[in-house]
Amino acid sequence: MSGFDVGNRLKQLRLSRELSQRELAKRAGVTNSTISLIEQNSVSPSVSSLKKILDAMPVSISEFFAGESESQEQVFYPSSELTEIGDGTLSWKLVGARRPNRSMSIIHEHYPPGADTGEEMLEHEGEEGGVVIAGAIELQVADEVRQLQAGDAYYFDSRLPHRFRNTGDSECVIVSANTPPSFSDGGDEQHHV
Amino acid sequence: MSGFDVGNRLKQLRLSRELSQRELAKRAGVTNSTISLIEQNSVSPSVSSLKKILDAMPVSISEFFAGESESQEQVFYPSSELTEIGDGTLSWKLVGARRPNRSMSIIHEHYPPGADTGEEMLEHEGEEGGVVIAGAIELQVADEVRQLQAGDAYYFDSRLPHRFRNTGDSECVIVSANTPPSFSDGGDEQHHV
DNA sequence: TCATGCTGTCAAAGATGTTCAACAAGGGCC
DNA sequence: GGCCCTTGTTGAACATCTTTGACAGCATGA
Repeated sequence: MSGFDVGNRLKQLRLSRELSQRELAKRAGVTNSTISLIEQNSVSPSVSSLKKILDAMPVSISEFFAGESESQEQVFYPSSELTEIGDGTLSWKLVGARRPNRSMSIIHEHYPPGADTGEEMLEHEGEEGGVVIAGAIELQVADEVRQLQAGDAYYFDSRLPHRFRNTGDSECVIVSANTPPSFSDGGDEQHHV
Repeated sequence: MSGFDVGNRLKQLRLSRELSQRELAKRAGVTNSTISLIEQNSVSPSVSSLKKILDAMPVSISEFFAGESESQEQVFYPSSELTEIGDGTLSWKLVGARRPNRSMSIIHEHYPPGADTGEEMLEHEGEEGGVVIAGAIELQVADEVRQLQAGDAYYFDSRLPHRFRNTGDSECVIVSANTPPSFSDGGDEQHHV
């Protein structure tokens, strides 16, 4: 039901750090029994306990739950197999779109002169970052606006309102990554960026 | 102590979906009281309860714990402010290195002819993907080897053994992303890729 | 062989999380 | 006003998680 094996995941992380249950327990401020029971999946730990334990390794909770699913996935993507999402002007090529199990989406973005993600600022869950490869782009995040050239980069919390705009007169190329993936679900085509 | 406000995070997600405590509880198979108490941080829910609740929205647990920390972070990175990690031959420019709170690291990689991540295959936690910008690279993942050209891309589970090698005679440029970040901690300089 | 120190497991007692059922506050409507 | 429906909160009972303290297994070394 849970779909995620908390016990084995914890054990694997603990062993990879060569810690005993008692040693980890001591660092985490819990008892060895707690760790034993959790590793056997005899109990479902409280978030606070789990956090204490992970902090002692240290492993972030989100890291702990990353890899929430497993399967044979495509690894290599010839440019012809990238999934293109365009709205007439700008073009986004997704590396392995519609794969909900991934923790990131990677996008090869092409903004022709004048391209703009829109006056209404984008806001959504997650984080995103990227590197400008060619041309230049005007990026606004919250109330800060900057002009980024080839070689420059950015990284921000996607909950901050943001907007991309090519105000120059040559195409701008960016490679970006988002987590969690914005375009992974086959359903709606919301223009998260 | 916890450093992460489970209650408010849950409330925020619930409200953004315009669900009442009772409605969410019903879908999740728990009671409204549970949700009320969690949102007030009166209790630290068990992982199983939290998972039931998140599944009902739906939100993955890793998504839930993604912005695990908040603070004013640098957004814009002029190329001069990228952190370069090199070993003489290959060069990796990190976008905002040493920021443990991030869920991804983004790297502008330059492989001169002959550059190689080494005969001993790389293996580590997480996922990684990228796009080849210029030149060509030989990428091996598990027992599959491919030659990727400019415009091609890749994505794989970093636990699979992997190796990058520039077998051509021109520099290869890649923009890649990793999650969780491989180079975020100020401590050791392990060559995760 | 016996002692020592480590490992992981487990039963019972104690602490914490969850449910049930009741309650007050607010809005809409007659 | 009165009624009805919704909302979120809370006390007491119940279920679950955590600790305490013990145990067996397996090394190392006297």
